[in-house]
Amino acid sequence: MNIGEVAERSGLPAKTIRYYEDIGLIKPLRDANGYRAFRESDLHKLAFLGRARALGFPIEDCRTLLQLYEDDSRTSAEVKQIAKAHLAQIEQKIADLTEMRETLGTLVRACAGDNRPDCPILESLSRDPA
Amino acid sequence: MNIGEVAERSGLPAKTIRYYEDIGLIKPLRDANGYRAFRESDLHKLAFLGRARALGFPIEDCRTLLQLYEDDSRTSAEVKQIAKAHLAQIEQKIADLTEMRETLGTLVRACAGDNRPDCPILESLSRDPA
DNA sequence: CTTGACCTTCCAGTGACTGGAAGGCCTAAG
DNA sequence: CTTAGGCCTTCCAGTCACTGGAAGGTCAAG
Repeated sequence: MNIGEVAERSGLPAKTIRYYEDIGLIKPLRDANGYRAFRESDLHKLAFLGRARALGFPIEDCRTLLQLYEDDSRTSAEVKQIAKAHLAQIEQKIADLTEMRETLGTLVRACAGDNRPDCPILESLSRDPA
Repeated sequence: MNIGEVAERSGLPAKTIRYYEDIGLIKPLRDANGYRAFRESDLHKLAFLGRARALGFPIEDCRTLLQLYEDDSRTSAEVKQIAKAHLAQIEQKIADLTEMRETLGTLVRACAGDNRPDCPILESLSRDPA
């Protein structure tokens, strides 16, 4: 398989696949002409990585998860620990964003949005909170 | 005021303040010795920027908001439009993260987290969704 | 005079790609 | 045989908003 087909079948851009090879996540073979020659196992790994990335795991977590996946002597505790830590990060981000949404939503609702200069949004940004 | 005091009073790291000067958000004066000499107005702008950044506005939005703040002929509609667009981004991010949380939460709860290798998390990442 | 806390600039790195240039390879049509 | 196009290759630079660190200048106190 050439990179175009793998990109199509994995849903990842060719650029991303090359990047994943660069950082050692996959090691496709090479044809005589220098083209990458992907095996089904490479495709499977890329799909795995795509799904892990879609769940927001950072690349280094993805690397570890892939290693665990290929390690028969893994324990589910190792996997769960990574996932739990990542879940906590997600929850923290949601909390931060939710607070931003509330503050900003309040300000947006308070702003007339007309052609006058008075604006609660700018007032809030410029006010001294002390 | 030197940068240390401004950092303290604005809550922004000195590095960040230098960076903001680099990209033209502030233009502090200079003392004879080359040290930056901040006016109260610089401090005020930095505090404004800090609050805008805390609401998640990208730097270019912050630049625009600061310009609008200083422009007496602005309209609140201009400000509101920026804020609304950013709010939509925040809401999109929350939606994405919430979906990740649900999927990942389900997987984490399904995983025994013991010393056996069987793991629903890895199974989910490796399964062909077709 | 020295110490230590400031301040300066400049360079490099972060994370995870993404865009683009310059050039090689392969297939099919004219 | 040539040419066109659509692949593929590598390498470099840019994204975003900082952040760390090195190398060196300045200033106030002891």
